[in-house]
Amino acid sequence: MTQENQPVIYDENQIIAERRAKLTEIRQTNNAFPNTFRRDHLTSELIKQFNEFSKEQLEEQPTIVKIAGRMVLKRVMGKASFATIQDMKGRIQLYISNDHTGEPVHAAFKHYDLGDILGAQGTLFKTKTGELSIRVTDLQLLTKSLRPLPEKFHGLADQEQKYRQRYLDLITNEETRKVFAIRSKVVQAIREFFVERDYLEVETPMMHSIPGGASARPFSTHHNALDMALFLRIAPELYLKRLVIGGMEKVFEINRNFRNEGISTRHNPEFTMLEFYEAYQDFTYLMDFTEQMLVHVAKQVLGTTHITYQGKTMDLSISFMRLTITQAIQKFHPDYTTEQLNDRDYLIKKLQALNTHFNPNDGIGGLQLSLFDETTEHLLFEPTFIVDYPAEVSPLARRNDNNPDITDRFELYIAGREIANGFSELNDPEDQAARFQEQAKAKDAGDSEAMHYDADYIRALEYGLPPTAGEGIGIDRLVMLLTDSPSIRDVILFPQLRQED
RNA sequence: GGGUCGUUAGCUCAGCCGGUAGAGCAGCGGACUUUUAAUCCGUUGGUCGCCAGUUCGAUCCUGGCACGACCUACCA
Repeated sequence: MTQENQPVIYDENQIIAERRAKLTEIRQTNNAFPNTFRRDHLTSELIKQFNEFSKEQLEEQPTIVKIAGRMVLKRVMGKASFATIQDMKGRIQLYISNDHTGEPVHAAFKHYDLGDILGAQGTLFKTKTGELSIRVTDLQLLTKSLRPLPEKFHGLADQEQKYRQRYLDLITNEETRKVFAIRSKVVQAIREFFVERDYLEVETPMMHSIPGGASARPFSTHHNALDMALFLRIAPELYLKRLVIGGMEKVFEINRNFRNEGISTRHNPEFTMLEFYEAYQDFTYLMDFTEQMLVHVAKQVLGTTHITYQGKTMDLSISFMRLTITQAIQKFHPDYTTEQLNDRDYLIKKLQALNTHFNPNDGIGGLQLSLFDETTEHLLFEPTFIVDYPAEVSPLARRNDNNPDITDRFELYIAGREIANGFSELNDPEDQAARFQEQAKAKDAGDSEAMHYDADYIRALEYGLPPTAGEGIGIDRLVMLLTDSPSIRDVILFPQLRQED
């Protein structure tokens, strides 16, 4: 904080210097930052309520209103002026004239700048073009804006600045405001969906002493008083299942996960995950449940299940396809024969030829998955559940009753991206202990994303986890889909960026 | 990590095949009592991302660096 009432001289441009001079002048006669003005209406509510009224109706029954907001447009014309005020709901036009405010108020207004926060009182009327406006009788500067806004017509174009100075993006870009309004509604609709179904919303730790629940590298930190290493969580899964063991048979959590990995248009180091668990259900139930939830969310938020994403359309209300990994590969690449896809040597040769990353020690299932990731995942535009994930890459999922090499697990792909991952939970503590041991071995062998052995979780399982189904849904990616956003940064208010300077 | 492109006034952008820069918006001054990105007249404002090199001379050419966007690879 700088000393009060001591204008600080910065090395800054002329526009800021002029605005600062205006502020200094205001300080000399008034409280420059008053907090006594109270509005009684929001702009778009006024328009909703009064736009249907005729010019004459408004004159016959004068309605006095008080609004406040940021001045985003200004048109001065001698003895009368217009200004457009923007608040959280929209915009409305002010008409300021010597006749109604007196000359001094209008004169002061002429020196107000775009970006200033104003409070206005006046009477609703319609201009000769029929625009609902406020004939101002009282006008107050509530907050002086010292920095000029981005160009009023083009707005903020620089992507970096949009992310770094999101407030400017929000002031100038209606689309951005809409995206985050939709994001809020998406989360709201999801909550409703779970609460209606008797789920309990919970919050589990963000700081884990053993990072678990996913295969990813964690951020690490240190607790001074306890002198212990802590990790920002990569997933809440193991804690949520402890709660199911504790008798919370239907739980969900919407919260942040942190993964110390690459940043891209689809990845932010912290991202929002919905995870939910329901006892006495399995993964097939989850697939139906997910379809219903997405339909609910789309209808609540967009009013339709027809989605356009990057120029292509889909309908979320149509039953989603369900394919095994090899079926999906063959659907898009019919030239692969079933024999080839079950031939280790063939798969390894093919993956090498594709120049892709894979683990040559994987079994058939792991190799098939690598081939799927490389050749098919990005082509799954229509919502598709991929099932039959190999046990070796699913250390927390229940084995299939007929084939112990695969698990009762699915991933949901929409628009070429993984949106959800769900499975029947592994509730056999001895099998879980063995899987952790395998993971620990892989970790020792250099796999930085392999899971740790979590003895407390095994102890919890030994008390008995009821048969349970659980799923995670990437909220950011879902919002990308529902807002037609090409980058995850467009749906996160303050995405991770490199440090400035 | 690799590739492509970018960085010029507060903002949106031109421009210069090497002679140190322009427009619109915003600002300032003036005209204008129903404008709609108001209009009209005048006007202020720039270390052309940073550092080297080549050159008589670099915003422009070369090299390096920084930052960013997009694509690509790994992770959701």
